Formats: sequence, C-alpha cells, structure tokens
Amino acid sequence: MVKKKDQGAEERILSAARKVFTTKGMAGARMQDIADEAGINKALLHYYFRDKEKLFENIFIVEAQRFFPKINMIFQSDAPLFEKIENFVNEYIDEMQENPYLPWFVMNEINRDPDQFMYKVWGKNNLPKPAKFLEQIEKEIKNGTIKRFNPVHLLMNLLSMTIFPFVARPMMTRNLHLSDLQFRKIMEERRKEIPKFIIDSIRK
Amino acid sequence: MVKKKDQGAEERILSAARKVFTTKGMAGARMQDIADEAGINKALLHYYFRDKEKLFENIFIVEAQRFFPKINMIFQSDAPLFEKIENFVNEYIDEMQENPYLPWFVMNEINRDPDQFMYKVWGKNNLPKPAKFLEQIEKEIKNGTIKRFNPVHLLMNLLSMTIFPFVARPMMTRNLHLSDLQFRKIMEERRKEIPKFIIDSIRK
DNA sequence: ATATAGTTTAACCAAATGGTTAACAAAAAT
DNA sequence: ATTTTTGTTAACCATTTGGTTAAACTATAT
Repeated sequence: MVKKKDQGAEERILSAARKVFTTKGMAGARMQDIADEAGINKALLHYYFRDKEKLFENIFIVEAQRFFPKINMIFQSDAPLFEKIENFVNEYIDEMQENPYLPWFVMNEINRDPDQFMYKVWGKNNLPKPAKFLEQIEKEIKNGTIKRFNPVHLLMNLLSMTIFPFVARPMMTRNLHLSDLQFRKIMEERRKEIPKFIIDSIRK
Repeated sequence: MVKKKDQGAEERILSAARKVFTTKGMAGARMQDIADEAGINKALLHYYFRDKEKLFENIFIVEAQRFFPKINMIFQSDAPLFEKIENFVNEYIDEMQENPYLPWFVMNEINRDPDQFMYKVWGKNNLPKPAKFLEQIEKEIKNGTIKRFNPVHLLMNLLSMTIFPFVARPMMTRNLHLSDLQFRKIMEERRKEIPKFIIDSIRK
C-alpha cells in the first residue's frame, strides 16, 4: 500500500492499475490489489471506473489506439527505406521509454484473443498493412542497393530487435544485471545501433 | 470439447492444459476449460494431477528445466563466436518448432515473478551467465575480426531475432497473413537467415 | 461369477473475487 | 448556516472457481 496524498484518487488508481495489470495480466489482477496499491478502498475503484473491464480499457486500449496508427503511418509513408527504419525505431523507443508497460500488455492481449484485440485497436477497416514496406524492400533489392533475401525476414528482424528488449525487460535486466537507468541508457543507444546494425547487414 | 478417444486421458489432459495455459495464462486458465478441452470431467484432472499448480508445473517447469540449461551450455562452450551464434539459433528454433508454447509461457512467468521463476528453473546456483559470451565478443573486437560496439547489443539482437517471432506469433501470422505451415517454413529459413544477417553486419 | 484395483462421473463445498449498498465525511453551492 | 453534491468506507452479496466426496463403471485377476 503506497499512499501518495499529493495525487488525486483517480490518478492514483490509474497508476496502481497500470502496475498491477502489467505484472499480473488482466486475469491475474485483483481489484483488491489495485485498491491496496492505490491506498484506497475497493469500492472507490467502482466509483471511478464502473468495473474491471472499464478500468482496463481506460488504461490500455486508449493508449494502444493512439500509438499503433502512428506506427502504421511510418510504414506507409513515402520515406526512403533506411530513413523509414530509423523513424520506426525512434518512434517505438520514444513510446516504450515513456510507456514501458505497453508492449507486454499488447502481447498479452493479442495472445489471449487476437481478433478481438485487433478489432478494438484498429476497428473494422483500418488494419495494419505491412505490404507497402515489403514492396519497398523488394524494390530496393531490384535496384541493387541491398542484398537479395525474403523481405519478411527484414521486417521480422526490425520488429524483433526493437520490441523484444522491452517485452523481455525483466529477463534482460535480471540476467545482465542492469539497473533501470542502465537499461534506459542501453535502449537509447539502440536508437542508432539497430538501424546501423540492419543497414550494415543488408547494404550491398 | 474435442474428444480424442485414441489418446489416453492423461495425455489428453496434458495437451489440453498446454493449450489453455498458453492462451489464457496460468491465472486466466480455468480448470473447467481444460476439462472441457480434454473432453473429461473436472474431477479427473485432480485425479491425475493433484491441483492446478502441479498440472502447470508438470507441463512447463519440467520442460523449461530441460531446455534452458542446454542453451546455457551453448553460450558457455568454447566454440568460436560465429559458430556459437549458429548453434544458439538452431537449438532454439529446434525447440520452438516442437514446443511453440514454451516462449510465451516463459515470458509470462518471468514477468509475473522473476525471482521465483528463475529459482524454479535454475535452482539456487546454476544461473545463466552471459558473461563468457560477452567477453568473447570483446575479444573478437580486439582481434579486429568484427566491428567495435557494445557487446550487449549483439546479445540482445541475437535473442530478439530468434525468440521474438515465436513470442509474437499470433501478431506475425495475423498481420502477414501466414498459415501455420508458412510460419513454420519461414522459421526454418531463419536458421540460416539470422546468423547470416548478424555476421554480415558485424564482420569487418 | 466375484472380488479388486483403477478410472470416471455428478453433486457438493469452501474460499476467493467482482461488484453493490447504505451510511458517513468533506467540500461546494445555496 | 444549511442543503446538496462529491468522495470514501465497512459490511455485505452473488458468482465463480479450485478442489472434494462418494458413488458408479470398467477391466482384470481369482
């Protein structure tokens, strides 16, 4: 129970819920835990957020709806390939540094019910379309600026190297003995390291 | 409810539990769901596996205890750097192809309670030690065979590219419109693609 | 045939958990 | 000063859920 009188109850609830939902998952999270963590009575949760589902959506769905379309726009922009890679990495790391719980939550929800999650975040039509990015890679291969390979691997590698360290953060920090600050610093380094790593690899 | 009379009850329970635990997580999994999925009565679960915890451990902890030390040995072996990278990728993909639930489960458990999970899998002493691998990278940098960079990034990149596609499988298959077979095939490609991608990038 | 051990089920129980209620306190409006 | 609205709590309720029990069914040995 962490009392922080300076913040209002609503804010404290949100921050507590974020913490509990993130570590325990939607199913594992207990309303009582969230109340304790926020230093308030359980009934007050229902006063501010009608029920567990609403509280959950208020935290994550809203943020996911804001964030994902941004990423999608990067992939669909007309920027050159190498620049696009840089933009993606930067935008993603920006978000993860401020919102470290998001990636884990997203993975969790996608895994639980892919269709429902996709629908909630993207709506019926506005689905993520990696096609343009893949075509762009193929074009660069034909132009002879990069090596020949299945474009899907490049996309997977880009996503993996950017997202995974945040998803696997507890494992990373534990096994590499990293403090929060050190982890943060390394992720900052990756803004340049990942594009460099990729471009060094594929450039002819 | 999927009845498969050919298998014995115990086997059906294990396979059902694997499926339910994987998609719902330990907390989200319902004993009733598992029973339904296995096409048997709930009480029979407790007949074969005393309780939920035991059932859970019987599936995953046992497999994790078998798998992780194997990976650890690769990192600590005396093989040359590039060969070690190949070995890791191959061993990991071997495992994931046969055991697609494992990576998600592991991430989930680590996230829930890092210390307890680490203890259960590795015991008190035998912790994973990436130090040797990192030192090996530094040595190669000094030898001038590979470029200069923070070795942690190479380790992160290797882990990310190998593990993430399996962790994020539902997202990958959905957004890239991949069938199970296609996914499997792409993962097979990655046995060669990942080491190639890395070596192309870091070799001087 | 009958006893025995192993397997499976329906019905039940206790604890945990999400959610409600009614009363109380503090702040704002009158 | 008094009423009204907003914020907060303890006690309670209904449902879900993990787990138990006792009975029934099946196969195998005697």
